[in-house]
Amino acid sequence: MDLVERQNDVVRVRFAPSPTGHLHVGGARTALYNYLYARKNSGVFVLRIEDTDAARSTRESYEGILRGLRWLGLEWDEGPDIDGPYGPYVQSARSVLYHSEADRLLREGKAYRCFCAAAELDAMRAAQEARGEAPKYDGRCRSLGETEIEERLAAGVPSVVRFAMPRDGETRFRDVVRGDFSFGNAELDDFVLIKSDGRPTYNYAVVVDDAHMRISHVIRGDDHISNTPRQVRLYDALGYRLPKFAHLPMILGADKTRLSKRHGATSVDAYRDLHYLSEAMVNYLALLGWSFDGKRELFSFKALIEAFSLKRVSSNPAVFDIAKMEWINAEHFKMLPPAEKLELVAEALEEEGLLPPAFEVDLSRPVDLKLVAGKEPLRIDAIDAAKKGFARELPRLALIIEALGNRLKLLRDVRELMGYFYTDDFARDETAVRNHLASKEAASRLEALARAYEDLQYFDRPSVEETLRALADRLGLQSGELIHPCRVALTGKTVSPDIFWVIVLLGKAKTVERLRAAAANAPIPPAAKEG
RNA sequence: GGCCCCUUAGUCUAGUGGUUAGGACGCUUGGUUCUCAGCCAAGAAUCAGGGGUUCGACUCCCCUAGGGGCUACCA
Repeated sequence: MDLVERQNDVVRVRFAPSPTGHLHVGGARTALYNYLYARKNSGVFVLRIEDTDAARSTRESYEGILRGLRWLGLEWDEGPDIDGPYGPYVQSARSVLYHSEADRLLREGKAYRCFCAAAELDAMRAAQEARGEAPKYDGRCRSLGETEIEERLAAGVPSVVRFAMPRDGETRFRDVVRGDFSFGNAELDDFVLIKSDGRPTYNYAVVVDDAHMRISHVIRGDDHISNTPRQVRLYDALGYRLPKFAHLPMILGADKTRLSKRHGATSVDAYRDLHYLSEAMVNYLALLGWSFDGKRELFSFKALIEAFSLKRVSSNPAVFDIAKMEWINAEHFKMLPPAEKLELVAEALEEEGLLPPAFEVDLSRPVDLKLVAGKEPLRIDAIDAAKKGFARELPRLALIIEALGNRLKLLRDVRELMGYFYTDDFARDETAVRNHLASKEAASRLEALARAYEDLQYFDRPSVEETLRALADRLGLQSGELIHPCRVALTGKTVSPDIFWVIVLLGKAKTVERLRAAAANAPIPPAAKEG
């Protein structure tokens, strides 16, 4: 069969998941490429649910897949919940079509009824394998006589409809990303079209639906390459025009085997729950098998649509690399508008139970609001009404985020990175406590610092810094010798943002309280537990 | 077993007969600094192996190896 050019037609692509599990990254990547191709070419993106496997299809899976696609921003134009001219978009609702088309094939002698029982088929395959032959249906029911068929049907013998595959010749097709293919028809057997329960098989339903839904480009995983010749024969037998095919390379795990649960999180839901940005996930997924020019890697969703092309899809399988995805996520996070970042962080903190804060800090006078200068003004009032409960905290949170700067790359790290701003029950690094706080000197220095801060009238950054440096001077210390224990006392860690901002944002009362507490607990006996 | 696909650093990739084989993540080192992150600079690391074709192969052909897929009344 020849490739039929259809360049005058509208681009119509589809993502056709079977609702038998969560939306995994491979499926999401396939959906994404379809979506990008459609948007790039002013086409239509169709979502079709392939639920012909009654035993494995579930409602939860169906809903989860839709949720995942929406989260990623892959909105479909026609689908189970958005009617279009070629619906319905759920296969279980299209059985009349599958049967009428099968009847047509039966009438034309391009398909036939097969009454072979499962046991008979098993025996046949076993015999073939014993003889060293490739196991495939031998077509024994193909020559059944008219009356014999009628008799068995009347007797209620279960049957399936099989495709009458040409015995010789070859089937060719062209793939947009891999070029030309040619399969010998002798390799293909008379596969089942309609199962004995009346449902269509995948290879059959996919062709009938793609044709009837006017799909112009079939973009899917390359695990379907071997199925394609069967489908091409079906298109031919049914008299449909052939769509263009584009087979995408598989996504593998670190050990180069097909990505699966044992490689860690494989569902889109899992990454959403881990607080990855959907736009970052989309960006990373796009790069798994496609490249723009080998140089540019950071794309907004919009830029991706503009840049995407099937021509630049790679043909080799890609290993899913979480480290690279985290980098992309960090880059996207950096570029987020402040107000959006504020909202996302607030959400994450809320989920962690850190908002509203366990203690309040009065920043009305002492804080230099110029800290956030240079950016567009934060429209805190625009933030979700649900967060009004801690609206008072939002200005301080904005400053904390600003102080954290690039240290905050992943939303899931909020507790680790800013927990001490919100609760006294923050994690203490035992080693740090031992190294920086467990000594008489540390105790007296921290007590001195606490006293100095207590007397400070304006608790703003310049005063706070000047006070500490002056004290270090007076004690004959490098300022670092005061800063390090101070940092551990206030945050429980040896790493934090600029210490003076930490002090200011913690507020005078909290700072003094923690410095005193640290001084009182030091020196800690060697075997002591953390605070 | 049969048929099919894939093979550039640890990973994602650029490359389309003549390049010092480019970029990115990660990694290492140095600089900035109160730590870390960031930023800046530098660095290590790649054409699976073997045959051809050619004046010349990462690029073309063949074989081998490795990985993957299909071979269901799963999709």
